[in-house]
Amino acid sequence: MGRPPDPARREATLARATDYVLAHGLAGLSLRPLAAALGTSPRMLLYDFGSKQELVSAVLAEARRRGATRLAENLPPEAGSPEERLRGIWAWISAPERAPYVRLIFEVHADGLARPENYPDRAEAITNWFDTLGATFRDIATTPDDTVTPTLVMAVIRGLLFDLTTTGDRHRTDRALDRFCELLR
Amino acid sequence: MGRPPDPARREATLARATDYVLAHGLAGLSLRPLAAALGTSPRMLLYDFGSKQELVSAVLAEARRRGATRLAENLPPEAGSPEERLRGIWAWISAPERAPYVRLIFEVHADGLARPENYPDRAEAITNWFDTLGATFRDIATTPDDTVTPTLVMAVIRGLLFDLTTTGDRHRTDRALDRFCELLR
DNA sequence: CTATTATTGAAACAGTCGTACCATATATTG
DNA sequence: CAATATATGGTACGACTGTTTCAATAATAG
Repeated sequence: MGRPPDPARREATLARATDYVLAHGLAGLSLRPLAAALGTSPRMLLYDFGSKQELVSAVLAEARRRGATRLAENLPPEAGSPEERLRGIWAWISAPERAPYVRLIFEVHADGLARPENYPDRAEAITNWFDTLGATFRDIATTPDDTVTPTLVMAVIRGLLFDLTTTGDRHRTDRALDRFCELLR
Repeated sequence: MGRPPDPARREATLARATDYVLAHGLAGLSLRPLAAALGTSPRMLLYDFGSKQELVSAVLAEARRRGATRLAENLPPEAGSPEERLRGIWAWISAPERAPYVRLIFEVHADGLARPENYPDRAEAITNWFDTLGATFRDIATTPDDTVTPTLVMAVIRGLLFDLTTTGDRHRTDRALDRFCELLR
């Protein structure tokens, strides 16, 4: 007896809260403006998520989920040479449409350096990428369980993203990726 | 006539505030705890620096100055092969003693993505590194004004620092740098 | 209907934040 | 000494924070 719970509301709120965080960033996130933008109240956010920290965790998990889905959609591992695949990854991740995700990645990383206790599984996100990239670049790996090649590829991508988001110099960063591709041959 | 100003106080405060920021990070920086740790008061911090934002700018400038000095001290550009120099840079910047600086770099970068208006010269920091690294790797540059090689080298270093600070896996990141050195030959 | 459970609004609490105001102390010059 | 400029302490303001408390509403079951 009694009124039945509505689990769909929490999910809908989570989806729209993730949109909001991607648009506005994590740094200055505050419950009242978030609730106002979502047409709800801080009261309801806490009712559904328990605390701000848990809400943030849920949002980050959702953002990760979305990113992984988009990546999987746009990167069929069987297409073309390793070089073409690397260029494809770079073109995709460095596109302006991915800027909100890229910013969130760097924001979470920086926040994790300041407050590691909030990110008990921060190494896991890296490991997940390796599984994907390890498979994508299996043919240039030196051994079947080579983690060094994906580490280097990821480092180049993240380092160039750092540069691009700081300087906005797309031409120079694109050419640096060209240079890396040449080295890989 | 009148009591003479004491410019040394501001400098001493700036030096110790920089120590504090390097130790505690930029993210949650607050005037009251900072002043307490420095044995002064928020009142005096604002008296000397005008506003928190100006204090932060001064601290970041000081931290940059220190980093540049340390880098110049530890990296004579004339020593050894390019590969040895790259390994030297990596060994130096990835050492645990540099962790506060590395964290600050990533914190400032992330903050700049969220609030670009606070960092009118954010591209400049990158450019400065290029002057240093461009000189350090002049012999592997393709042309005298080659900016692509330093861009790639810096990207690898920053990308591996991102990885190392997230996973703490020094062995894997070290080996990824080895791999990059092989590619450069 | 009543009982029960979920949902939601309004307000307040306890704290932090950067900063401004006002008075006072201190050190110097004439 | 008085006059003057710098250096400080104390305090409070207004805005914000996450969270809690209290009450009211809504929807279902019996």
